[in-house]
Amino acid sequence: MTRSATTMHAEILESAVRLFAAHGFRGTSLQDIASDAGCSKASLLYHFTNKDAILTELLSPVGREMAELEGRLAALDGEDAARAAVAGLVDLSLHFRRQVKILLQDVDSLINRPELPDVDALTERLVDALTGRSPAPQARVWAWMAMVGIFLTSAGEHALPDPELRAELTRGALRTLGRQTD
Amino acid sequence: MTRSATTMHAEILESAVRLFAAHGFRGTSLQDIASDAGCSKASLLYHFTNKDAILTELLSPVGREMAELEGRLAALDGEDAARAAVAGLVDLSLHFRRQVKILLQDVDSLINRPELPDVDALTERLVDALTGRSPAPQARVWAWMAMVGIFLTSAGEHALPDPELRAELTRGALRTLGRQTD
DNA sequence: ACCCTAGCTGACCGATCGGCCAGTTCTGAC
DNA sequence: GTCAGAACTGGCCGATCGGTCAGCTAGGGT
Repeated sequence: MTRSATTMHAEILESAVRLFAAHGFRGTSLQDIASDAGCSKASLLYHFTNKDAILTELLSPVGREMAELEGRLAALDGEDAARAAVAGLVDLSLHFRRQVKILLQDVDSLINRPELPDVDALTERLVDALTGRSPAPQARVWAWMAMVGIFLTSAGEHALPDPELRAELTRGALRTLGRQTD
Repeated sequence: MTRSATTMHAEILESAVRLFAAHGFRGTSLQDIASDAGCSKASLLYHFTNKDAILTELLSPVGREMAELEGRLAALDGEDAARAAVAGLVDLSLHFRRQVKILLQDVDSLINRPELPDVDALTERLVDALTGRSPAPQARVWAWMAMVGIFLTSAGEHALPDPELRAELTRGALRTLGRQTD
């Protein structure tokens, strides 16, 4: 079956973003994308110059929105800047949910390993403990966010020595959940 | 040079966790680890049965601590459970900072791409906007954590429809930063 | 009916990967 | 000094990767 160039182009991108988000860029082969899109690997490289070009095209709208956000922030300060920053981040993450997930690949594939306990069960137990008797969905969202936020913060670069960071992480996580920080 | 088995074993693990954290599991070859550890690739496979065994051994202490945390939580509830959960997560992330980072590989390599604006500069501008006139290091940690929390929450599974999620993300990010949620 | 071209493909290439194996070197016990 | 075994290595293998190429095919314009 021969489809129009623009149709095939779009279908390849759709397959690529889904597979990249699920298995990561390195974890997805051209053959995987081709099979998912229902064409041959050679046909992929007829529509895109190489594998990297697919990723480039997937990320370019993200880059555009990031650049716009930066421009918007440059013209603001104080409370306006803070609210614009939050709004910009929320919109970015909602508009490009799958693209963002590409950056976090391997989490799904690495997290279920025999040497780790049942991570899903532990997550559920942690969220239960963090939300207490409040089963409100937004409370659960923030319980999960506090969890991953703690992990990501510790993995990143920061200037706080460990004891202070430990205390600050604990304080902030409780504050995120709307609890007392005694 | 021939080293003792336990010494070589430890040096390989040290090289592996550093390289895995920097370039990811798939992005690190046995030759990379061998070069870093100062031995041949064949020597690696003398000390470890295969590449996966290296990762398994790296993650096993994480698994042990996760299992202990789960056991601890099972015996608590209410406010005690919440505080134990936060403390457990903080300790986990601080003790196994590099191991956690393995799960987040590709972030560094994917984040600096020509189609994206200068991500470091944008991050700095966002943190500035979120912390306002407070240059306190813990405020900057939480600004950054709120950012990545937003992204991770959007990338994960959740039950809230988009408009509610958008509002809740904005509210929670501001709360994390200790600001009014009007 | 003819043809030209966009769309597509199977077969193949070089590079790199994880892993294997025969054989060499080192070292401590005797 | 001898020697057995632990430690180590160069070279090789099959599989898989991204990418190339010559050629096939469908279909709209004339």
